[in-house]
Amino acid sequence: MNEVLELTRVKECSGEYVLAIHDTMNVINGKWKLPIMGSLLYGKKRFKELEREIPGITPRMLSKQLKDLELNSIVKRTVYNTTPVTVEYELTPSGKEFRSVLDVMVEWGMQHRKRVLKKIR
Amino acid sequence: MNEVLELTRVKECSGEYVLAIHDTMNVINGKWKLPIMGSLLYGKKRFKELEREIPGITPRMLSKQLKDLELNSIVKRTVYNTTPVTVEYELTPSGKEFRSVLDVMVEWGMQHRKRVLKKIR
DNA sequence: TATATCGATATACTTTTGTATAGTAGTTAC
DNA sequence: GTAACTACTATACAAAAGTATATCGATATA
Repeated sequence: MNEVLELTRVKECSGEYVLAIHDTMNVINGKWKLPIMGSLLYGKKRFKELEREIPGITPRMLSKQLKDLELNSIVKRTVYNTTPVTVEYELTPSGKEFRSVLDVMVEWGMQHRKRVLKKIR
Repeated sequence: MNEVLELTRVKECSGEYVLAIHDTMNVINGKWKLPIMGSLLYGKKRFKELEREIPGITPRMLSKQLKDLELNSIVKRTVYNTTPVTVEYELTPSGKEFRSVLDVMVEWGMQHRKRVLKKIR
């Protein structure tokens, strides 16, 4: 096989990978995105519900991060014209699928913890 | 089944999960840890090699992040008493295992990108 | 009339993270 | 002797992220 072509393919491939990882990082960066997504995994939530469920978050941060998540198509915001307005946040299909990432993060985190504790004892 | 006990178990469980995710986040936070780990996936590297391979990183950041990764048992630092000293960095078993997290991050990132593009077109 | 709720936004501030630039001690090559 | 390489460290600064606190208009409740 042509080695130059092969190298090009590898480079393109790793380029795509880097992009994909970058996208994923963008979704989870900062202190509050994962707690918000974690809370929304259990169903739709309103602003104040999220504020109450996520200890320590300020409305400013909640608002900011929700906007960010909406921009990245992770969260869908729906406004109902009740009085006063009701606003509901829910995960998009992409947001729900993110669970698979969380799952391996949990698995790796627990394995890592085990390995580190083994060495210390 | 006792509902109170069940609730306790669920809470403990989700507590462990949150801890594990927190640990995982600690490994990848900041701008440079993933590029460093990515570079080390292909084998041991010396300080200057990493500096050359990771575009834009300053020696200060490289040094800092390597120390962080070493503290978290992701990277192992070995000093050889040659003249001048040679220092080699490599991934620990935990560090190598982190590939599984990267893999789903890549997969999710690519799927997410597809879903988003579909909507725009 | 007073107070509380909802879904935020405004302003000011602190902390964390990252950048820019220079310098160190020891060694090797020209 | 001077320039370059290795593996860093020091200092100063800029930018990003997060916190604290107050406020908004509209409505519902006591």
